[in-house]
Amino acid sequence: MEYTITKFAKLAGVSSRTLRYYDEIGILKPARINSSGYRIYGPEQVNQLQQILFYRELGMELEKIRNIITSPTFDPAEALSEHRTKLLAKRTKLNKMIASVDQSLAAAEGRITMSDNEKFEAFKQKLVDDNEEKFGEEAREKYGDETVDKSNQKVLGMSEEKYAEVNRIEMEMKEALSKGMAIGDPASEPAQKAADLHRKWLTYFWDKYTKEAHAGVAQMYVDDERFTAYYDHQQPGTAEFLRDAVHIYTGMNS
Amino acid sequence: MEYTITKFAKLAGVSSRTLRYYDEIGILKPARINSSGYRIYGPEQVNQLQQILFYRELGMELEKIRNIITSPTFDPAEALSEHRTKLLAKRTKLNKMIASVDQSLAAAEGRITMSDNEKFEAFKQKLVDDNEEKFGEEAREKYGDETVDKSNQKVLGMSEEKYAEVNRIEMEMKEALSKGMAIGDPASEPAQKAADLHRKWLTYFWDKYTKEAHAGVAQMYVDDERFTAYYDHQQPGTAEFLRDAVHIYTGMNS
DNA sequence: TATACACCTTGACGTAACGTAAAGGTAAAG
DNA sequence: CTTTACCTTTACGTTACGTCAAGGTGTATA
Repeated sequence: MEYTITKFAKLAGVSSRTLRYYDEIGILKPARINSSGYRIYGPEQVNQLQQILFYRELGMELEKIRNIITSPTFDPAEALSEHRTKLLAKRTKLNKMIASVDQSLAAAEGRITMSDNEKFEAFKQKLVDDNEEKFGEEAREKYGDETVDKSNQKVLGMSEEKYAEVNRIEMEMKEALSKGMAIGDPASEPAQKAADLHRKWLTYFWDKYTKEAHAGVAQMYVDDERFTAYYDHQQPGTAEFLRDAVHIYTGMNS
Repeated sequence: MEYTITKFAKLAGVSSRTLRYYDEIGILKPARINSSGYRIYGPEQVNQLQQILFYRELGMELEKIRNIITSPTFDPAEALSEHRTKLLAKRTKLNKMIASVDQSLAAAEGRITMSDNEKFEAFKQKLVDDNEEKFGEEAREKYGDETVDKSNQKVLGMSEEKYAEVNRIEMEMKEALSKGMAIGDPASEPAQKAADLHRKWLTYFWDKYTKEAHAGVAQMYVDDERFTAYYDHQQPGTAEFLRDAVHIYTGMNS
């Protein structure tokens, strides 16, 4: 079972150049060199190449692959785990890029009016940034790429009238919320009305509504200080109160 | 408002080498060259560099950026949309890599017994492959990265006893299902028992159960011919019947 | 005014993992 | 013996710069 370089390459589905390169960088040496200087590969090389290709498939650099397969003290699991972290970071970066592309596509296609209302622009910018930078990673983990992508697109595609509606609803919600807080009971009618308005408000950004996600967001208002600060601006404890109201509203308080 | 190269670079947050390179490849020429051969940049260059950096942030190649910003006939929206497709493809590829890494990590950490039961291995392999290749992209879009990642890990971490349980439950489900089909009513007791067993079966793969997702999977059995073929193997119409039963079971049939 | 020091120039090598010639030796077939 | 197929090494091209190196320029200070 000995092969010259092209036979070996075809067997493994790589190019002969690749094999010469692997020889050059010392990651895969041929079994021997014959009298004419030809590289001769054997079954042992078949196995080793399989290994190399396996790690290569995972997007790992040849340098690291060499570490794994040559150094006996090297821990493959650790290397893999480290590699996994890298891949996750890449994915996060890609997600951000995609969100940005969606954003500028929306602008390019004229779905959003390029300014004339700066607040409006800033508002959308902020929403998308929030979506991505602040809790984009977590949200994508929990709700999925499509959900977050669509949410971004929905925001970016929003007209100024819609924007006005959103603003009105948010104001109504805050009003109901402060009434509820005056009563002090998140199960009270104004508090539940606030929770319902909050649901309405969310549907402007979300593609589909679920109680679980609603409750999750409400919890986040408490957990993430940036949101807490936003809601507690007028009155401390508002974020927490809203969360309680929403948890009752969604029935996720048990 | 004229700048020598380093001032301009600092203003824009790039290196002077970058600016020389951009000059070299003709993507951003200085406004003029002074008597000593120094590159002098003006406000026009500031704007153009902003543009370049914007597209660069999106991961676009400088060559394409040049096309966009120099050629007047070039459609930026089309280029962006094409770029978006590329990014999505990259993300899919990354997702697959991560799944593979998880898989081999499971093997490396000994969570799965390396062989001695070939069927078992093949079974897990198949499940993971299903998860990824068949509807991995869709599932990730719908349920999120974390959900699918965890599902894969759960399968790979499964012991042989668990595997036996899973198999038993699936058989029980199929039995109940055929009884239900004999009756012909997806609301009948055996059919509902099948739906319940199906839920149990799913929890072996899913990190968390929701009615919506359960109903979604059942629908997929009908929509995706590969699954339809699997369920209809014994008796045609089984996939559809199971879907109906699950939709009743989850209350998603209204 | 001499000099130190900051800033500019072009040229060129290095990076990762090969693809792609080019120039020349070898094996097998006709 | 020639053609053809296959092998060898050498070396440039790819992307977007980082990093010297060698040498010219501008300005503040001793």
